[in-house]
Amino acid sequence: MTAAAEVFFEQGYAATSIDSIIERTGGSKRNIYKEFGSKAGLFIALVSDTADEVLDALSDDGSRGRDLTEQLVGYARQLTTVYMSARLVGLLRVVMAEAIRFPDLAAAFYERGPGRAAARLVEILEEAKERGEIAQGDCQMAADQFCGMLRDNVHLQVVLGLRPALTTAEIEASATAAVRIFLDGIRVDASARPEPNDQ
Amino acid sequence: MTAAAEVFFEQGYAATSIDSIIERTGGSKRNIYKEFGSKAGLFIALVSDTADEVLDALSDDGSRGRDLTEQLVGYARQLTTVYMSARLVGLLRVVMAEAIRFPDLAAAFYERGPGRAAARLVEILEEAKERGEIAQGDCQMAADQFCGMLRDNVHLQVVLGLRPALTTAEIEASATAAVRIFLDGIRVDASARPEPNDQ
DNA sequence: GATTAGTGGTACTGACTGTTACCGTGATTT
DNA sequence: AAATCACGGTAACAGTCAGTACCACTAATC
Repeated sequence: MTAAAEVFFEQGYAATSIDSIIERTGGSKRNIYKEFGSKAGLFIALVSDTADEVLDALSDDGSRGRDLTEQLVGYARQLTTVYMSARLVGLLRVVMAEAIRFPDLAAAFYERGPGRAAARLVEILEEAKERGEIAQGDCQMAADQFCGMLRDNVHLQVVLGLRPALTTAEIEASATAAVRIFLDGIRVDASARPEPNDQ
Repeated sequence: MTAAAEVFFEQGYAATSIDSIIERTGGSKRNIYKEFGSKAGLFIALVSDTADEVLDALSDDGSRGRDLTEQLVGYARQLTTVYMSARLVGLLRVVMAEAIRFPDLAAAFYERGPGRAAARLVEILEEAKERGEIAQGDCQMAADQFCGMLRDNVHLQVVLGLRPALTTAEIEASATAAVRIFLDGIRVDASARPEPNDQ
């Protein structure tokens, strides 16, 4: 149940008691232990399920656009939306916190989530590179850094609970700005400055 | 003592017992409670001290370079070095995990750390904008996203314990690549493609 | 040398928690 | 209708832990 996962996400693994989960979800200890075996098993199952559910939304899309800009904006829009969702914020918090105690969980989370998303982006970039649209260079590193742009300081503030998640309009603005920088940079080349583009 | 902070960073707040801290640091409960009052007080003091210590290294530098590229590379190099340090990785983990329980700590961490670093970067960008070197646009957003590039997927893997921290050489490569993308983008402009630059 | 202050260590208490066992109830099956 | 099963709720057990109190020792002060 997703409600059980919320308790772990809010309070953390160690601070969450089985009783507090039952308070929120109903059911009995008997069946929790029958199905999951232990608190750790319950935690792993809940995190894995949530991760599957949330992260599968990452690997659907991104390539629907016609040209590279549209592809990347679509990709950034979707990735940012997922990163801003309450589910993923909680997941990120708890997986980071318990990465040492549950290394397998951390690895599974990364591979199914950010890793797979970056791999998809690498494909997009490799194709663009073959078409000659982007410069030669390390596509993996560029993809990783682009993903980082989407987990920017604003996202960090959301994860730290310092500000509410971005609205769709804000996500759109952030995604287009990120793609713009990623593709063209912010520098005004002195040799080719046709007009100051302010959009 | 920095050793006490390590215990919190490794195990998390709830999973760390006062006894386990004393095991590592020596001393007695008596004096811990005399000085810090409670476990939460100890935690806040340790995290605050560590944050001050580590994050002050963020706001020193960055503007030593002569031109914008050098400034940004220096900034990125230093920020990435700090972000990759074991101290900051542990700090990040525990602050994220306990952001709900200790919101003041999360706010203080952000403002003294990523917030201040981004503010410094905004200054650099605003100056460059006045000089006409970079395009008109939201410098705050650009700075936030640039900081995100430095907390890229590789950094996430480090935080999740999936790979060791970057070496200085790798940091250098990552920093220069990030600045290159940030300033000029990865696109090869079809109208001005003198030669494919592969470096 | 005696006294006092401060420290490390240990024991204790009360509360909490993971885990197991037990009891009562309602539904399903034969 | 009887019996079996599945489930929720409660209790019990064992271990841990925050926080307090106490004891022994050392060092400094008078």
